[in-house]
Amino acid sequence: MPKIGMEPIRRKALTDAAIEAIGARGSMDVTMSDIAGRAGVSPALAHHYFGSKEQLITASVRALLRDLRSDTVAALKKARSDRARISALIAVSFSDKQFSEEVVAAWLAFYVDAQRAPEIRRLLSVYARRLHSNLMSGLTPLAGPQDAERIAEGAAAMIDGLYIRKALGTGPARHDAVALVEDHIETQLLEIRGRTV
Amino acid sequence: MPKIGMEPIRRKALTDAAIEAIGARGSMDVTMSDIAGRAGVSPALAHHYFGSKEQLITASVRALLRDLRSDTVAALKKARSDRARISALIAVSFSDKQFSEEVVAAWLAFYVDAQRAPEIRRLLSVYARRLHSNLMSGLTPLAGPQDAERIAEGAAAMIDGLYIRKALGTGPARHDAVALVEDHIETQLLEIRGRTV
DNA sequence: TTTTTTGTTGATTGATCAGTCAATCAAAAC
DNA sequence: GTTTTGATTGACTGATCAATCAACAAAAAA
Repeated sequence: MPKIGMEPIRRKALTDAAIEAIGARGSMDVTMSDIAGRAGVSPALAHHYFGSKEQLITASVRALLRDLRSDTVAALKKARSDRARISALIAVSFSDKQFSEEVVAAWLAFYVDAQRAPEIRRLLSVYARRLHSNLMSGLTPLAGPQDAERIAEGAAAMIDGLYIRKALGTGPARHDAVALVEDHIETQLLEIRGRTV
Repeated sequence: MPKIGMEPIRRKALTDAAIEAIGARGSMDVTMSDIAGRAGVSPALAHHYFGSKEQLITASVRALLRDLRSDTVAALKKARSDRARISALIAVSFSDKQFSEEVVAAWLAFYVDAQRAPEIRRLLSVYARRLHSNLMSGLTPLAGPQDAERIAEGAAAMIDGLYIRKALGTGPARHDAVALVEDHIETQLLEIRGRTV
């Protein structure tokens, strides 16, 4: 019973299913059948809409980034100070949605896939730069450009590292992860203020 | 010209080749042919000695960890104070050998594979615990158990994060990576001393 | 009503690869 | 000198999977 206007619905179902499948397996070795099955369609339809597995994967990465971006924008909008904006960035990174087993596993798989697929590498680099720039915009007024740079680099690396550890199952819980990054930033800011005064 | 006593030589050549191949591709999708070719033998011989691809991969992870461990032990032996031992751990993590493109890419690929293979997950967890415990043994005398725990968690996460960023090509250079982790630890220690005094 | 467009799939193809096996060759042991 | 043992491979098998294609069904357009 083909109704018209299915394309956007199928596309979304398929990218969602791809993230779900990759997150569940924890790696890219999921089949088109697997993904299509989760989306409730045949593998042939996935090829029909995306042309190739590669393009479906790329679209899925884009979807994941779009989702993170929209969460980030929403959180930043509510924050009323530079310091609050920094905390908002951290909170989003470790929100229940973004820091779930499934999403974290998918991220890690995409990082590995980036080694092979330039477009995915590009997309992930954009995310890294955006996080960095968001952190900088909160930190620069508080610490000056040089120190802000250093603190932001450290915080961003720490966030990524906590993601890896989450994926491996050896990391701290959500709440402690937030505390570690907050503490890093707070201690750095304290030390700068101490130095200045 | 079959000479006897080839087994250990072939095993090493094959695990080395596996790390090399996985590091070069940046993911686990390397074939037995690929690996065997780099080791200068036929794929059949790789199966002869390791039984399966899975076991060859596991042996390769073990080899990588053994190598890191031996570098770590050597570096720790030279360090003459708790503080120096901490710096030694950081220096090893970012040494030219361990922080090379190839080795970092292999690590990342193994992290993903750990999602699927319990034995690899176990091996990587051992590494994580060992790094943590090594950091703790240097930090506890300087900061007390509670603060040491927090500082070690943060430093370990930061190191892992810097590895990811190296793999993606967006990270800081070797020298700056060391500086970031050293700075994190030093600032934390400073703040504690300030608090105590 | 006929034609076109959109949605959809089953069946098939072609490539890739892990794993197997029988056979070969040379050294070592008897 | 005959036999055993370890090293080694080419050729093959079976499974998996991305991708293709021809076909069909229903809605929309003509």
